[in-house]
Amino acid sequence: MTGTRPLRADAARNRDKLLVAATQVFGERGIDAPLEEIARRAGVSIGTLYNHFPTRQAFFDAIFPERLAALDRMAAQALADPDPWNGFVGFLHALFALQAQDHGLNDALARRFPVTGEANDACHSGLTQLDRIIERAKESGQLRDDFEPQDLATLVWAMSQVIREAMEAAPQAWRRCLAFFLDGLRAGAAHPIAVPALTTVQLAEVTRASANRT
Amino acid sequence: MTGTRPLRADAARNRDKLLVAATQVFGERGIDAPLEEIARRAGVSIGTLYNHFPTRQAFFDAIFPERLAALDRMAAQALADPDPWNGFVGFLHALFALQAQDHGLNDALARRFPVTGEANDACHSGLTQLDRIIERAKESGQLRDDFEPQDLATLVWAMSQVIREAMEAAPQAWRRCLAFFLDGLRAGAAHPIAVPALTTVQLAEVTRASANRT
DNA sequence: CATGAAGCTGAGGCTTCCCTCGACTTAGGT
DNA sequence: ACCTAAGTCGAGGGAAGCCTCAGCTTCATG
Repeated sequence: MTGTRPLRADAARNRDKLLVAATQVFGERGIDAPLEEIARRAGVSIGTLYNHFPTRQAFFDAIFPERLAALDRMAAQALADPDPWNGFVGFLHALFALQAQDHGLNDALARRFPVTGEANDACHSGLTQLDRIIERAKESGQLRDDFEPQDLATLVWAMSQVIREAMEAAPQAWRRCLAFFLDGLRAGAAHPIAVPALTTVQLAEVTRASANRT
Repeated sequence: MTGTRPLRADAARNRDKLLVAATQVFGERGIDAPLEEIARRAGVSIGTLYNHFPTRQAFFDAIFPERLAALDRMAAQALADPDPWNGFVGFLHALFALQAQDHGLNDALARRFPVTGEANDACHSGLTQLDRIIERAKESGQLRDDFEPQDLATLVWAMSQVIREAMEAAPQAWRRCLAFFLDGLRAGAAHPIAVPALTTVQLAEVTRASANRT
């Protein structure tokens, strides 16, 4: 399986240049940035780009896992916090700060949260821990009881748009929006909600629909 | 100024067919739907489409004002409610329900809120009343004091993405997300927020940037 | 340093959408 | 009935992206 020959030196160099360029370009222009711009910025022809990364998804698989691995660390940190609410809030701040730094990641999470493909593996343990973070915050009586892990998906969608719109003119705006939202998540603030959380099936459907739209 | 000759009968008919088709197509496929699809669905050539509506914006100017005029009515209703909080919440529900019915309107508000162009006039009084709705809810001690009218813009951005993503699989999902948010807007739930609201200048910048992106 | 495999190149075909313009058709007045 | 201004048509040129492939360059191994 892993019987792939090692890359020739120049090819390895080009691959690296492409990854650097792709990270920049997706970061600046979002997930739909033209591949030709990546090739141009890497100083490489479009053909070479396709040699190394036959599809757009191939780039994502090479770039995002590294980014998302940070979520694992953030999740661990959150669980280590003696104050479960603090941990929960800290995790969310870290997550959205990550999105705010990178148009591409922001797009990716907006459209494909929960994450699919290679990237899934990268942050899988982070997301599993997430359930625990939420559970812990509920048990401590700080997070409202009717908040479900699936509700985090809608929060990610919501914040992604605030981040996208305000990124240039007011890069901190999302923090204020999140603060309002978080105040609504405190146990003390809770009022009954008629609409149930998304089922995991619905969530999967949304993700699939979103991916097709791409 | 209004010295434009009345349209010939067949031309008027075509214009109507185009408006009907445009309303449908933008509603289903969003604000970036291909104009050629509109022409096709109207049973009219692309040339005729451009005769009547030389730009995409011309369609918006013809379609959205009518829609947004509903906001006026909604705002009046909100102000008439004896319970200011109820009025405020009712207005928001009506606004987002409107967005949830129409991909095009949802896109338009997500990218250009506050609204620009002709559409501005249509809902101008609605938006002026909005300040009053917020003011009233604050005075009654139900809406938290630090909520500013500009914060509504970020809420619209946020909800627009939730609506867009979940529209097919869970058309009601936005209601749950909004409920969490609203619980955070109640005076009793308020915790101090470090980040100030957007200035009106920033808001204008965002809108301009968004429009350029189109 | 010769040679074959590995890799690079970019012109060009394809698609989708935009928008224009000259040739045609028709409504509606006389 | 006829005429003409008003309106319609759709081929086609243009831009932006995607992706391929035949021919060329370069690495690295003996």
